Amino acid sequence: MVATIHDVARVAGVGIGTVSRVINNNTSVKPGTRERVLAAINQLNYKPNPIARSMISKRTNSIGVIAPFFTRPFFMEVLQGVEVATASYGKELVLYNVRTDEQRDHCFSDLPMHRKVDGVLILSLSPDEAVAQNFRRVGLPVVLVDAYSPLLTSLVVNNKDGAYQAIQYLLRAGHQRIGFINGIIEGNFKFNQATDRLEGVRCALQEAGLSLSADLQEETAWSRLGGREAALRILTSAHRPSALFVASDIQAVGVLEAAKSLHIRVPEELAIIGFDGIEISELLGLTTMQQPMWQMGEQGIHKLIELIEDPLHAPELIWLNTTLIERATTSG
Amino acid sequence: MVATIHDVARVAGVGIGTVSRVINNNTSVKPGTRERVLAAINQLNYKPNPIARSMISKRTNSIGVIAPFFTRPFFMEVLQGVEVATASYGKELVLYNVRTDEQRDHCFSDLPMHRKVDGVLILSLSPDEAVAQNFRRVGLPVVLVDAYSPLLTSLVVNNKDGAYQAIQYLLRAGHQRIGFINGIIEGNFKFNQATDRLEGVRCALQEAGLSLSADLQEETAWSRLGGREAALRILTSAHRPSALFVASDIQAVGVLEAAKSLHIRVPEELAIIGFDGIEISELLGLTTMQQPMWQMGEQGIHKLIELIEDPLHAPELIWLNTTLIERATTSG
DNA sequence: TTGTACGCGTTATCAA
DNA sequence: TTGATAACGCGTACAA
Repeated sequence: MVATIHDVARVAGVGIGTVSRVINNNTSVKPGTRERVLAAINQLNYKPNPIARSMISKRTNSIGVIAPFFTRPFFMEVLQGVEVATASYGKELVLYNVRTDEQRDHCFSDLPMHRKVDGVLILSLSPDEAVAQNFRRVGLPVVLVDAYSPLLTSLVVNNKDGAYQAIQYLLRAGHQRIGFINGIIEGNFKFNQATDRLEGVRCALQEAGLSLSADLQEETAWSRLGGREAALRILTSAHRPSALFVASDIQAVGVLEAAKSLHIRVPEELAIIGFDGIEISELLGLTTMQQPMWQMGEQGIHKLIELIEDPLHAPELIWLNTTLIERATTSG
Repeated sequence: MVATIHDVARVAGVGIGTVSRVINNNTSVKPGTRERVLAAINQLNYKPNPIARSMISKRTNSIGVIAPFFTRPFFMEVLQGVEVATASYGKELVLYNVRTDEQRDHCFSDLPMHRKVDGVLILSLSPDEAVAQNFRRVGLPVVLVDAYSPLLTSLVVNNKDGAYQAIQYLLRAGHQRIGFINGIIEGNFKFNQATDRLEGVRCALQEAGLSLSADLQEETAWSRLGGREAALRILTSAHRPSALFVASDIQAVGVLEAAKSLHIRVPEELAIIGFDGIEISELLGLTTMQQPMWQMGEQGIHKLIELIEDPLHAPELIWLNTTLIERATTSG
């Protein structure tokens, strides 16, 4: 069997209170007895039972990450930052992947009840007001990354500005006919990636005296297939664009495939800009609007730890910016 | 505050024992009282405290995954299978990423002590005999995936055969001068990916009356850069090969880059076969020896659950096979 | 400075 | 069928 605090106390010839004090190097313990206790701990290879500990302390020393489809490249890259930061605090990482609304609601309602985790990082999922309220009510620290709630600390990327900059770049390169492939607009939250990117596109075009005509615009699944199909429609229309801005790199990969199958040369006949900056974009030489994914994860955890230390801290709204990475699918 | 079993008992006018019986629908409880208890549970929105539960039951309802650099594409794809299977059993997933030998040893020695997880899945890391012995001694269920120990249930891929098949394929396509870029051989375990793949290569060449000369062989980092540098050396040698077999897709991506920079046409002047079958290989049209990654994760969890149900079950050795996926970097 | 006793929220045992 | 009570392993007042 594995040693308990009682065994240590017995071997060291002290009370369990003293052992506990040594472990948590709390208040003063006479050097001599401390030595004896330490020796006993070593001899028995004693490790405090974390379960029993959290029973008292209400701390689990682990943090939870809720993400939809965390296996998508975007989340994976955020997760890297999350993992490194979490490990740096010596905390464990519990993954909650949600693939359905039901799983999401389950997470949102059950997790706060009994602390299996000390705090939660939520990726790309904006809880509604009731849920956010509940998090605050029970005092569970929560940080939103790539999502927004007025009641919770949120790290958001300036999607509108990112899209705006991408279009401006294309305009400056002389493009007049610019298409836009967006992802599906889900939910009706204030912070919505697709809506914001669309707004940025509209804004930039409008400033240039242009507008986004229906035949140059598609809203499709956030996937390679979605991107390919949308691109096939746009690129086979009567008067095809000379440039496409695509709301995600994954979709942009599909666009590249479509262009190839239609024998449209990139970037000579078609410039392409993606969004996200996932690893694949580099391999394919895709020009993209890069999100600071690693930083989103890392900073999210830092904020979460702050919140765990000080649960009453007021929610913050933190904006992060995107950066255009010029590669082979645009000609500068 | 959040309700406890005592609150429920009080509201329902019964003892806590009865409430516990209702929760675990154990033995007979009179329908009438069961109703009352259920009503109280509902009214108070009571959920049993998982921490207190595992205090008694010694079960945490969560499983741990130990992986080196889990953000590498290979692990990510295994992790997808792991995640789905874990969720299907209603268990939580705790991630232990190890980047250093120190972290690995820490995991191996601490995790077994006090069950923060009911079982552990270890990816691509072969614990030595003492560690494996210790896992068994304390009765912690462990499954190895892409790793091997005679003392632990192991799911291993037939690396030797995979490499053998790849070379055979190239030989059948008429290649006489075949190069091999391997990954670094780490550790000195019985199951070693790099060693086994090298052996498969040697075996196939030998059967064809050929051998692997030094100028056609490189051992380099499991990375894009490693692959690129190795390829540059091999492809600029006096008598360059007409085909390259590469021990991982990641490295093969580097090989593609090298070929491009040297203006060597693929597959006309150089055939390339990778290993792994990660998503990028599909995007780049890379012919590769596909590992059943998803299945490795999924089946690993199934085996682990079996072991958790029956901890004394003898260790099994399960072989998985690879499949050649023909794409654009070979010409059939 | 140190030991004892109590409580954390459950499950399990044992009378009743 | 049910209720009281003893664990589970630890932290911590409180008393010594």
